[in-house]
Parts: sequence; structure tokens; C-alpha cells
Amino acid sequence: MGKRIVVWFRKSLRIHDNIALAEALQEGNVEALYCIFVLDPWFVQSGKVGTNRMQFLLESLQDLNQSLQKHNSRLLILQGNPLQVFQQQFPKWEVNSLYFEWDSEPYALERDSLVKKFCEEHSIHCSSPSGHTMYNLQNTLRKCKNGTPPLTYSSFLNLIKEMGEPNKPIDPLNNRSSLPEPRKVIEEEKEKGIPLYTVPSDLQNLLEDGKSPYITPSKEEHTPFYGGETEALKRMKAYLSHKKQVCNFEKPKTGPCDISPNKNTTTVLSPYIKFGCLSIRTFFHAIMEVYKSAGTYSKPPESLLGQIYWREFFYTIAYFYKKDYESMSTNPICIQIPWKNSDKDLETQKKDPHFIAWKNGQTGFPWIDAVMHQLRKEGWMHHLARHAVACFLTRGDLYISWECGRDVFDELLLDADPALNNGNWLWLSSSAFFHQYFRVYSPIVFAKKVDPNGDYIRHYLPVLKDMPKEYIYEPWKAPLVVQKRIGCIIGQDYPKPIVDHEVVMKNNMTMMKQAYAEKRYGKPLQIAVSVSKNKRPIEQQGQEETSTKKLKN
DNA sequence: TTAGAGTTGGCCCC
DNA sequence: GGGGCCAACTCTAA
Repeated sequence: MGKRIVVWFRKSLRIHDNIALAEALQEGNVEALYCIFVLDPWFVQSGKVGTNRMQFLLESLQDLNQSLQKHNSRLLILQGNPLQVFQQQFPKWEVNSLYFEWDSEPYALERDSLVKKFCEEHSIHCSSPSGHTMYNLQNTLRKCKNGTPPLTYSSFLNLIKEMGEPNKPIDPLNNRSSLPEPRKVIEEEKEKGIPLYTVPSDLQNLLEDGKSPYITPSKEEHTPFYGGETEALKRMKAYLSHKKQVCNFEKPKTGPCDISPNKNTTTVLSPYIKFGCLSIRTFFHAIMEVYKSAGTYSKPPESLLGQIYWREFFYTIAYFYKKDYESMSTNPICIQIPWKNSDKDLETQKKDPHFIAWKNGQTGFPWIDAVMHQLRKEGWMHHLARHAVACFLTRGDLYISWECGRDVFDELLLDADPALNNGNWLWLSSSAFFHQYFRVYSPIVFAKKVDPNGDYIRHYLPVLKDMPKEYIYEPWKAPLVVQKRIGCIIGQDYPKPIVDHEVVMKNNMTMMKQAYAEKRYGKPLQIAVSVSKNKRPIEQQGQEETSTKKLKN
């Protein structure tokens, strides 16, 4: 009797450079291969994932299914809590081996450790190779001085130099034209006479019980970005074909106000990398190919390659601090800043009228509101636009905790990724990594610089489409006669500014100065595990091997 | 212990 | 568009 193998797709929604699939296929004598994705109804109904991202995920699953079908296989969707699903399904399928890509996110580590325990108890071989980052994060941490990852990008780059180039992408199919069939599923379908474990056709039918909270966006409502590996590879090739643009890429010089449907100034590959529709190693080596053929090219941190090093930087740090990374009060590298209402719980903080205005794009500052409207509509905005609205919410204007803003991005961004999202919010709020809190984005001056004609504002805020250029950034300054003429009364059709930027900015800076003087940092709930130079994997090290990270409070 | 650097601010001058 | 200044932060390498 041959082996029955399950490949569990979570991220890595792709065939190319799929490490788990590759390992699985290296097993000889395979009788049945089950390529599965587990859709957890709890997660679907949690409200944590916006419609755009759920749609993107569904499209990615559909694309993966089609790719597998070309190889005589298919993607099986199982519904429920993963552990419970496996307890039920694995005995039925007589599974011998389980393969999935290792996931560094705190909730995933917890979930996966339960799955591994289940496999151990049932003598099921379980393997979870690293594939979502360029390097195995545990190896990176072993290279760190004192076992603690550096907090600056430049010293992280030194570490990267030591690591050498990441591995070349692999072809898991290795010239194989067909994959082993999911035998028991085919038998079960024959018996019942209906298709089973199929990929949902649309968001309304996401859940078996029909209780999907989502409605499929119409063609007009759909974001400009469609999910899936096919789309990812197409997009990457198209961008990299403009070799000059790739080699001259300098992030701060790319425009946050590109209103062309494809947003050509940056790659917009982040959603594809987030879901693993595009392998980060494939992207790395594809960029390197362009660089080699050109000879001269820009350098990190601003270069295109520099951008994926930023991802690796935040991933490494997030993995080191685990769950403590994600909240101000527990993060040992996060300066404790007494944000507005931050003595109350997060849900109470989110009831603040200023916060509600910010998240709904109703602050009265057109450029800030335009960015928030783009986020809600398209699930994506340029990195600099994210900077400006994050600065506005936190230290710049509203003085509201970065955790509130983080949650809005986490819901609405197609590329929402905890390591990067938390990292960037820590950065922008001057809570960690970045400390020059006196550098503040002006919601007016910065807008004039990046959107010199106000076209971006008019595109995302049609209510201001006829506002003359001289008032587009500060419409409250438009004379009433102008407001009447264009049919947009400020305070009625579009809000008045909720704060006086010049006043609150100076006030906030004084409070920031005071918070910095107090030098208080988050208190970790769990003690970070140090990674000594010994060879034991980090997960096997006991909690008693405490961190050497200086606890500053 | 200390100098220098730090992904991408705004302002003013040239 | 480029440079120096604003007033002043922390991290890192030496």
C-alpha cells in the first residue's frame, strides 16, 4: 500500500517555489495526495477580514485550484477549525504524512503546535519547512548578536550580508505532468453522486451553512487587483520588463498619488506576497536578474530589493518578540506614550469621534480623507500615503494610539500582514525603530508636494471634484460664494477640519518629548526566547533560557 | 563613552 | 532640486 499525503495550503497559495509541496512530492510511492485549504468559519465570521481581502483570497484559491487541475489534481476546501477537521478527516483518508509551510505568526505557531501534537499522537509524519520569508527566521536569529535582532535597518543589512543570497526558487513538480489523485475523495463523490470539498464559487457561498457575511463586489466595486498566482507572475513580469524603472527604483521618489488603474509607479505585488501567490525568493532572484543585466542599480533601503529586505527585517523582529510585539503595553521595544484615552481598553478608544472620522475619511483634510477612501475602496495605498495617515492619527494630529489605526489597516488592506503592519505603525508613531518625532507630515504641505494638482483628491473625493486648486487642500478657506458655486458647502457636504494642525502638532510634540524623557517601555507577558549559538531550534528551547534583551524599565 | 547615522518633514534660501 | 537649518530622538559601531 502506498502513502497517503496531505499538503495543507495556508499561505503559499501557489505552485512555483512551494517548499511544502516539493517536500511532499519527494516522498516515493505516493498512493494519494490531498491538497487542502481549511476555511475556518470562525475566522470568516470574525469581521477581521474586509470584503476586498476575502475576495482576493477566494480568487487566489480558485486560481490555485485551476493550476492543480492542470496536473490532474485539485484544491480541496475543508470547513472548520483545522485541528478538528484533521481529527475527523485524517482517519477517513488514512493519512500518513502532513506537509505545510512554517508560519511565524503568533496565532499560527499556537495552532500549528496543536496540529503537530495531534500528528505525533497518531504517528503521522509532519513536516513544516520554512518558505514564506527569504531566510529561515530561526537561522537569522541565530546569527544575531546576543540572539537579539537589530533595531536598525542598516545593521540588519550587515546581518543579511553574512547570510548570503537566499536560496534559488525550486520547481516542486520537477517536470512531473500529473499529481497523485485524492483517491478517497473521488470514491466518496462516486458513492454520494455529488462533488465534494469544492472551492466556493463566490463570497455569498463561502460557507457550507450558507451564512456568509460577505457579498461579492460588483465589477465596478472590485479592486483593481485580482488574486492568484497566475496574476502575480504576470504582474511581476510586466513590472520587471521595465528594466530602467526597476534599476532606478527609489521608493521615496515613487508617487503616492498615482491614479492610473494599475498604479504603475510601484509594483503592487505586496498582496500577492502576503498570500504567497508570489514567492519572495522568486521575486528576489528575478530582480537580481534585471540588476545583473543592467550593471548599475539603486541600493537599499530605497531600491526595489531594499523593499523586500524591509519585509525580512520586520518579519525577523516580529518573530523574536512574538505576541508581545503586537501591543504597546507588552512590547519591550515600544516606548509607552500616553495616547488619548490609552488608559482605557482598545474598544473604548475606538469610540473616539476623531478616530471614527479618521477611519471613515471624514477628517476635513482632503488628502488624508482621500487616502482613507482609497484604502476602503481598493484595499491598497502607496507606502507614503500610509505614512501620512498614520502620522496624522498618532503623533501628528489626533494623538490616538497606533493600535487603533493598526486594526483598521489590518481589516482593510489586501496586503495586511501582522509583522509589517505592526512594524510600520510602531515606526510611524515613533514608538519604536524611528525616533525623530519632531519630523511630522503636514496634511496640507505634504499633499501639495505629492498631489500638485489635487487630481488624486478629486478622484477619491468626488464631492470636491470642482474645488479650485487653490482651495483643494484646505477647502474650509474657500469663500462661501465659491462653495455655493461648486455645490459643496464645507461643514455640510464635506466636513470642516476636525483639528487645527499647527496647534495640535506643537502640543503633541511637547507630549512626545515628555514621554521620551520618561523612557518607559512595554512589559512583555512572555519572556522572549534567546537564540544562543547552539544548534537547537528555537522552538525547542525552554522559556527559562531568558532573553538577553535589555528590559529598559 | 561617544560620534555618526538614521527609508522618504518643513522651511527657507539659492 | 539641492543644501542647511530647525531642535533633538535612539541605536550602533568603534
